[in-house]
Formats: sequence, C-alpha cells, structure tokens
Amino acid sequence: MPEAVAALTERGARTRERILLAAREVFEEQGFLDTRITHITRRARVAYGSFYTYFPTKEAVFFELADRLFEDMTTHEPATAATPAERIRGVNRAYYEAYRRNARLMAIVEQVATFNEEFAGRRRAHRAWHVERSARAIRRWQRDGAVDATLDPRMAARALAAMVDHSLYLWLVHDGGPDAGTLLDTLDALTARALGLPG
Amino acid sequence: MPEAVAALTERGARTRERILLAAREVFEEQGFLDTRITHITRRARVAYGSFYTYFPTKEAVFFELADRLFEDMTTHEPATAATPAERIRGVNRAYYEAYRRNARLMAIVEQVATFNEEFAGRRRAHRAWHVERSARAIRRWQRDGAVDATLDPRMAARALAAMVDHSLYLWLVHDGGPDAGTLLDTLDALTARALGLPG
Amino acid sequence: MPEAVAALTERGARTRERILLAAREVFEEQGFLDTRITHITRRARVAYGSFYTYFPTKEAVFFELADRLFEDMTTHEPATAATPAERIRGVNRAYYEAYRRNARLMAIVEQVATFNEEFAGRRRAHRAWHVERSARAIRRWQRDGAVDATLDPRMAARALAAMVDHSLYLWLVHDGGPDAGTLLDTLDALTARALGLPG
Amino acid sequence: MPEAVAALTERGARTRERILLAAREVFEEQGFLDTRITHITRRARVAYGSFYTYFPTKEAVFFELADRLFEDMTTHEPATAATPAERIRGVNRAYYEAYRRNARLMAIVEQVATFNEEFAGRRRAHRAWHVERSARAIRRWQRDGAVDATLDPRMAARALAAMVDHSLYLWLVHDGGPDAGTLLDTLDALTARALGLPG
DNA sequence: TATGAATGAGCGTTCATTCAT
DNA sequence: TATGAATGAACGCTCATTCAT
Repeated sequence: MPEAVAALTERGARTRERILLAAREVFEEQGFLDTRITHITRRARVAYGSFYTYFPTKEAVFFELADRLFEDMTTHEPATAATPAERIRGVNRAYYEAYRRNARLMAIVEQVATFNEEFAGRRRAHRAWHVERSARAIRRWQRDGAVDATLDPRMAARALAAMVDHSLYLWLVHDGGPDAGTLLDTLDALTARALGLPG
Repeated sequence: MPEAVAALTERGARTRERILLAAREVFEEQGFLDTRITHITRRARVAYGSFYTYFPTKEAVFFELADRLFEDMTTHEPATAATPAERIRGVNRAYYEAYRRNARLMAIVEQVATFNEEFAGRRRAHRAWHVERSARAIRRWQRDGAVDATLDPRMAARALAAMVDHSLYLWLVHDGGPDAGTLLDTLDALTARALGLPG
Repeated sequence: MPEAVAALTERGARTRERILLAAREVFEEQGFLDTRITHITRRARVAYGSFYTYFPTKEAVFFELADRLFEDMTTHEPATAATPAERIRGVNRAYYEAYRRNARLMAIVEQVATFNEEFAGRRRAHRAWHVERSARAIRRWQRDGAVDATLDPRMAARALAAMVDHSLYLWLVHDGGPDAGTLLDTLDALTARALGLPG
Repeated sequence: MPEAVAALTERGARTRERILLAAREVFEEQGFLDTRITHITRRARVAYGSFYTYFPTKEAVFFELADRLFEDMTTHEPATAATPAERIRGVNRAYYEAYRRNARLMAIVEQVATFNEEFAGRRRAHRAWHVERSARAIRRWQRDGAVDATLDPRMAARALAAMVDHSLYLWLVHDGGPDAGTLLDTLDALTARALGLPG
C-alpha cells in the first residue's frame, strides 16, 4: 500500500517488485520476526537503503504481501454446482488449493496476527467476509428447506469455517502428511452432515 | 547464584511463585514479545536479578506457565453422560469453561507457538492427546452403531477438534461477544449431526 | 548491517581505521579487560553501533591489532653482519627497538594470551617462527665450528629467546629504568658467551 | 591475609581451609577470570555465603594462595654445592621441581599479574628477591675470580633469571613436552657458559 | 533512484556482593 | 558460623531507521 505508487518509473516498479518477491521468500523461510531487512535486500540484490525507498517499515512490505495473498485466497472461485453438497465440496477444494499454494505465507500471517493488532483487524475483516458469504448460502438453503431452520446461520458458518480453516492450517503448516485426500473427504462429509444435507 | 534450582527454601518457593504469577499477568497484558523482564520483576516486586535466580530465560517461565495451563485444560473432566450427544455436550462445556478461564494465556500460547519450534512441538503433543481421546470415542460409537462406520475416526476427530478449538479461540480471544450460549449450542449441534448422532 | 565486510568504500575504510587506532590507544591505557566498547567509539568519535559495523567483537579488533603488531615485530630486520656476535647484537637491538615502539601493546598481548586460548595459539606460532630462525643460525654456526656442537640448537634457541624476550618485557613493561643500554649490553654478552662465541 | 585469623574457631579454620583448597583447584581449572564464587563454594561443599565469611573478595583468596605459592617456591633450597656450576645446577633443578609442582597455579599468577596492579607489585617484589640473591652470588664469584668482572651482576642476574623463569613457564604451562631433561641441561649449560664458569 | 555507512535506544544476561535468618 | 536468597549496576550486542553522497 505505497503512498506514491503512481510516481514510480518503470525501473522503480521493477525494483519494488524484486523486493516484494524477496521479502516473501525470506518471510516464508525465517518467519517475520527473524527476518532482517538485510536478508531481504540481499535476496533481492538491491542496496540496503533501497528497501526504504519503497517501504517505510518491515511491516509495510508484509502488509502488501498479505493483501495480495488475501486477494488470491478469495478470487479463485469454484465453478457453479448443482447441489449444496457439491457446492460445499467445490468451495472446500478451491480453498484447499489456494491454501496449499500459500501455506508458508499463511503460517506467517498467523504469526503476525498474534502480535500486530492492526494486522489482526485486517485478518478479522477478511475472515468475516468469508463467513458472511457462507452464512448467506446457509440462509438460502434454509429457505429452500435443504438445511434445518433451527441452526443459527451466522454461527454455523463461523464454526464450519473455523473447522475447515484450522484443519488446513494444522495439516499444511504443522503436522499433515503428503496425502490430504482423506482430510478433504472428511471435511466435506462433516460439513454436509452437520448441515443436514443429503450426502 | 543457583541456576534454576530444584531444592528451594520456603522463602525461595514463595518468590518463585510470585514471579510466575507476575509473569502470567504481564504476558496476558502485553504478549510474550512485548514483555520485558523488568515488567515481570516490577510486577512481582523483586529485584531484576531475582528473575534469573529462578528462571534461565523468559522462555523458561512461559514454558512452566504453559505446562500448568495444559494441565488445567486437561484435568477438568465432565461428569459421565448417558448418550454420546450428552457426552459431546459435556466435553464441549468443560472445554469452554477451561478456555474461558485461560483465554488470555491461550492467546499467548498461540503467539509463542508461531515462532518457537520447541514450544510448537509441545503444543502439538498436547493437541494429539486430545484428538486421540476423541478418536477413541468415535471408534467406540462406530462399533456400537451410533456413528456411521464410513467416517475416518482419527480424521473426524482432528477436524471436529479443530472446529471447537478454533471457534473458541476466535470467540474468546478475538471477536466474540458476551454471550457464548449460541456458539456452544451450535458447536454441540454441528458435532452431533456431523457424526450422525440422534440430536 | 554488514558483518565484518571485505569490500569497503573509501569512507568505510577510514572509519574502520579510526576505530582500530582508537582501540589501540584505549587497550594500551586500560588493558583489554577494562576496555569498554564505548571507550573505543568515544575515542574514535563514532556512534556506538559503528563499532559493530566493522568488528564482530572486542576480540576481533584486538586480533587485528595483534596481527599488525606481529608483522611489525617481524619485518624490521637488521643489516647483515660480519660475525655471529655482531649478528646477535644487531638482532637484539632491532628487536629492542620494535619492542620499545610497541611495549604498551605487547603488555596487552601478554594479558590476552593468558585467558584466550585461540590467541595464545597465534602467539605460540609467532614465537615458534622466531625460535626456528634462531635455531637455524645456531646450527649453521655449529657447522662452521663457531658454536659448541654439544648444544641442542632448538633448545638453546628457545632458552635464549626466552631470555631476551622476557627481559625486554620486564624492563619495558614493568620495572625497567630509562636507560636500557646496560641491559642490552648484558643480553648481547650473555648470549654470545652462552654460545661460546668469541666476544 | 585475613584480618581476624586469630579469632577463628577450630571449625572455622577447617572451613576456611576447605575454601582455599577448592579455590586453588577451580582457579587452576578455569583461570581466575572464569572462576565464579559458586564454583568455589560448590567444590568446597560450603554455602555460597560462607565464602564471604572468610574472604572479602575473590582477589583475597587468590592473594592468599599466591602468598603460599611464593613461600613454597622460595623455601625449597638445594643442598650446598662444591662449585658454582654445581650450585647453578642445583638451584635450577630445585626451581624446576617447585615450578612443576605449581605450574597450573603459576599460570594463573601470570594471568592475574597482567591486570591487577597490586598483585603485579607483589610479584615484582618476589622476583626482585630472587634476582637479588642471584646477583649476590654472581658478585661473590666475581670477587673469587670465577666470573668475568666486566659483567653487571644485577643485570646478568635479571637476564638469567628471566631465561630460566620464562623457559620453564613456556615449557610447563604452554608447549613443553613430557621430557624436560634436555631443557634443564641446556639451561644449566647456557647459564654456566654465559657467566664464563668452567663446565 | 541507488547506495551503504552511521546512528543509538533498547534489552537480555551476568555475577560480585549484601543481607536476613 | 552457616546459609542461600536478594540485589542491581554493568555491559555486550542487535537492528530498524536515517542520512549523506
């Protein structure tokens, strides 16, 4: 979120991009806390001072990377589906793919969110957007009679999103194995049954 | 100049406890990263150096607090229940109570787990213990015919534990409201239905 | 934040040199142990952190100063001499001059060698080089019949080097007087006679 | 050099001795600088505070150990000898034996003398006493016509003492081998010849 | 724009010494 | 005497940020 993006020359834009790329790599390898500005500039093959030509702080680069990440996590929508169960399956698979692509950076996102209040806010907003979308789907399905009307749609969306999100986090960032197939099948099944959808 | 002594005098044990208590308070208020040893010693009303009489590092106090915390999160078992659904409800409520008691410190636990590999390992082990216990229950219910036999018990336990755990984390640490009643009811309902238990 | 860089700009090289110079002065005045990094940076009129731009530790500056010192103690060779006795006299005077120039730092060299094993090793190597050179001369003189062949040349070189070295150390660092003439004459005479050379 | 030795009870004297013994061991193993009061008290199996019951500072124990050491290095006199050469040989052997017994502590003596001005003074006085005794012997031998009268007796004594002392230091503390025979023979021979004594 | 040297506040840790019991 | 807990000044090192060129 640079204040003066417009003013960048072609060359400047390239340097900026090199720094962003390098920062992502280093953050993923070392974590935010252990990353030094030197690590980033060395990786980007630019001078130490050049970092501050484009970003005011270490947080700033990270925020921009996270913005791009959230964008990427949101835009890859699955094709439309015939039934709610298929819809759920499609969304879960798409989310899994996006998470897998970005797992290393997602780990850093969790890290930074635990000590940077501002960033925690952004993360919350991003999550709320997801939850809200799910809640709308559940409400729709309740109106259609496909889902039990006694469920609180917002709360159910929260809980199911937490299940999927945290399961993927633990699997892809911490102690998952090579095969996520069973995990994904289980998530699909649990979600569908929890909502009372026909398998 | 004893280093993390085993044998303590009565007086020494008291001072050590004061430091632990103070550390917990400060960690909860400032987070692990922003906590300075001075903050802890000032709060405990002991000299700066006294911290190091009892703990070799800031990590060490935290680890001990976390051990006590895990202990507390594990030992408060609910009364026995008649049906699986009642059992789930009981476990969830007990876990919620324990989480609520310790929410502030749990937030720090998440923080430290994101950058301290050793601690992440301990946390993983603690989580695995919980999951394993749930998996055993699910297997039992499957043998009894109460739960669909096609579900992978270990994976289902993982996912449902992730749901409950992360929901409580988000609610109690981040953006929950004063009333957790609906959340708990939703968690109970979703868990029971996901497993195919009669409401 | 470069760590002990090889490539330096002109300006960087100047600053580095200022720090080295200041370090030598402070070491000579206070000794290695009582020297604080602040003392050095204050003397050099640079910021505290600038010390660490060029040297990783206090030991590192000292090692570099010692390397230069050993270089200086080694390279000032006396003019060639006609007789062994004249040769001895020439070497002794040259060594005395070099020692006098560097007496304050030599004192610190002794200090550091008593507690830093790595440095003691370097010092030993430097001494061995000197002893070996003397041993070669003694062997040559033995072949020429000028020196008694029953003497162990290596051991004699060791002992005589110890005599000269330690005498100068005690004289120039500890309790010598203003006039070293008698000392030098005595060292020349004792060395020559000990080897059985004609006065 | 305790101020209140007289007031020690039998039990107190024993504790004090235990501390002195332990201190010597630890100093020898770790050096003065790396020795901590705890190391000493642990080794002596006394309470931390007991150290300060008997010695005001770390330096104080060391000074007392050094006093005893100097005493031991001085009092073991060789049997009377017939000729100056035999006398020299006898003194050198006795000094070698004493040095060998105390080599580890002598190393620490050198260490402390490099940074403690007060102790350097004591060491100087001890050395002066030795040198003076040698100078007297040389003067006597000069009067007897056994040694060349042109030699400055004080200066020669200084130089020859430096030779023996430093040779033994380097041999026993730094890089000597198991067999000191050749070294001692060389020292005897060099000393005798340097003074012009008949072998 | 690009460079890399300069800055200095900040913090963890050590350990000799004191003191209450 | 003996004990061991309590004290806190001291110092090395880090590293984000600034600045001169």
